[in-house]
Amino acid sequence: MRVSIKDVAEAAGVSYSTVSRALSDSPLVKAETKARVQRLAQEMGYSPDAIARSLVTQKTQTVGVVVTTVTDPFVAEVVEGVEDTAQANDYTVILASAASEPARELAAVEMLRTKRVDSVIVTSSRVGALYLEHLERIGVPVVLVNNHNEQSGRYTFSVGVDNQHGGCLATAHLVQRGHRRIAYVTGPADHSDDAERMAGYHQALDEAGIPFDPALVLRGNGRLDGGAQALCRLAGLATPPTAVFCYNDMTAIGLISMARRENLSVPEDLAVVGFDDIPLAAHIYPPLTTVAQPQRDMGRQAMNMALALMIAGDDLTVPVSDIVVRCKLVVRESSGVKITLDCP
Amino acid sequence: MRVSIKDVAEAAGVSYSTVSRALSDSPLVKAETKARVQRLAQEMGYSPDAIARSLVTQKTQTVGVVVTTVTDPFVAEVVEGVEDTAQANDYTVILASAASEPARELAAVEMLRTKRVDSVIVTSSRVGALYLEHLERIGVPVVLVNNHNEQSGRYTFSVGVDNQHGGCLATAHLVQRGHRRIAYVTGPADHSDDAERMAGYHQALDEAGIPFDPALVLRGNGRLDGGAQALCRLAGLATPPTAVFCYNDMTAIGLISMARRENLSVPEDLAVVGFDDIPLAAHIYPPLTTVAQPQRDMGRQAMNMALALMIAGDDLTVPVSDIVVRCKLVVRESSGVKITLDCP
DNA sequence: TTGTAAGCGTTATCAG
DNA sequence: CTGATAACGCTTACAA
Repeated sequence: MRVSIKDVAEAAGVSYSTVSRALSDSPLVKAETKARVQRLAQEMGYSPDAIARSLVTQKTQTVGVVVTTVTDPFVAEVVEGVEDTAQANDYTVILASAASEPARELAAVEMLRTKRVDSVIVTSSRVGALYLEHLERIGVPVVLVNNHNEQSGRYTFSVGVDNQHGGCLATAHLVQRGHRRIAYVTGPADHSDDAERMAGYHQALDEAGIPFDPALVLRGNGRLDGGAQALCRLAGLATPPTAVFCYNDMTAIGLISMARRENLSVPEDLAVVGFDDIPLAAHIYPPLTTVAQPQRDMGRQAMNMALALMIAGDDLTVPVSDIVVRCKLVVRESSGVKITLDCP
Repeated sequence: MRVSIKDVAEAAGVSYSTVSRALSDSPLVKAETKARVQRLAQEMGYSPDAIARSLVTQKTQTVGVVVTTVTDPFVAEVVEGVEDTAQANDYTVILASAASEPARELAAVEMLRTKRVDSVIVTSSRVGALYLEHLERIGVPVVLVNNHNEQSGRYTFSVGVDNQHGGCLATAHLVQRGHRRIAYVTGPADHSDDAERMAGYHQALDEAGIPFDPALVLRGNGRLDGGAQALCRLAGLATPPTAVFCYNDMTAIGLISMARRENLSVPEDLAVVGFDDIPLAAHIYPPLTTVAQPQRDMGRQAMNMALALMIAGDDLTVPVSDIVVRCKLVVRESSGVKITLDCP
């Protein structure tokens, strides 16, 4: 049997409310008894029961994190950032992967509701289109990461980069390097960040006076295989592009890998730009030019925002607003720029 | 205010125990009332409170997953596997990253205990050396992934590959390709899997009659930067190796990337073999020869084992034993074998 | 088939 | 400063 607060009370010869106070270091208890109780609890191997505590406090000190998959390095970094600051603030993370399957995503949200999480953080999914109302119904603050927050609700906020700006940066870079036929490989369907990045692509083309060619937009899925398949389709085009901007780094890496098999060299035959700047981006060959997002920091900020919202509670006067973090272009060799570096 | 079982009871004009039964689809309640109650609960937006439920059932339907970092693709895959089968069995995952810091790892375990998880799964950390006893004290089944399980305790089991065999496979492959000076780059300190892989390295050298040279063992950390640094040290050696076996793929990728900066070509100047076969391994350049572990499946098996242990409870007659899954060498170009493939 | 009541381990509100 | 006692929302004997 587990030792409860009652057992400690008995052993210490005090009432269990005193034990409760002593353990929560309440000033309402004599220093001496406090010390004795604490020592005793320690000795007896007492461990507080968060379940029981939550039932009365109506707080679980828990946040739910919904992701498509932790297998995507971008997501992993964000989750790590969330976990990091959650831990530092005595919160616990419940992880739910939804594998981009609407049904699982819905189920995950329902489960988080049942588990009474104090807040929910959602990373790049099509939540907006799909189940924002479900989320809001659970009645706790929701923070969206890289998800457009249309109806900035009473409790729903977002942190993300300016995706359109990023997409524009990437595409303009390729334009500047002399490319005219530039392709875009999309991410998974219905993700708002994908739409925004593509809008940036459009914008850059417009600004350069390059007509938009729908044949140059290829559907990917945000994963390696999506990029690889896109390359095959690209390579089969009558007049293939000389450059390609990819929804994210994983797509770009898959695409580059397949290009090699197809005997296309990057960047000579095809310049490639990604998005995210996952840690690996600098380490593949050729090193990937990409739009960097401060992934881990975004996770931290999301958690901090959740924290702020939870503290604010029903107090609507607390000012919280969506956070837009800076993204920037990181130029490496995949877009044609040669770089040499020495061993540090 | 949230709608509770009592509210539904009132609305339905029945006692709340009846509602409880109806919602858990108990056969002890008339079909008609059951249907009515369920519909009503639905309409009123009732959502069961897992906290309250757990308090009485003494089960949380939750597993704690302790990792070094989800940022390592190997770990991410394992976690995904765990999450996957957890979800399929109505369990929820609490994630705790410990960043290889003993203090955080300890804190994580304590937190999982407080949160009353029904089981704990630990992925590649130095748990064995560090706090196995802490884990056992929490009194729930523990499953170790790729962690040597010395004192296969009453409740502690493991799933993993035969690391020594894998290390041997990798090294023997390099020997077979004619290498005599083969280096090993270690993982983080005190990880049992690292020690075992290195033992395999030793074994293969022995079997080939190659004397072991301690100068060829370099300390890494299981991450990109560790591999990169190792390369720099290797390159500085009087007689550098012609091949290197790395603790894991991330190390290998970091090392290869730095080799390129140093104008060493892989595999011509230096053959490289990794361990894990993370999804990216096939997509980098040169494609990485590595020892493949069925990562996601290992996660699934770990969760299934936890499930079995939880069901077994105190029934010691249920036979559970450590699981060793097969690992195999996947030969790609980084160790010198040219491969050509077409677009599928 | 349904209702009553006890209890899960805490915190919190009163009195003393 | 300390001790009863009432919740918290639910499951589950035990009665009816």
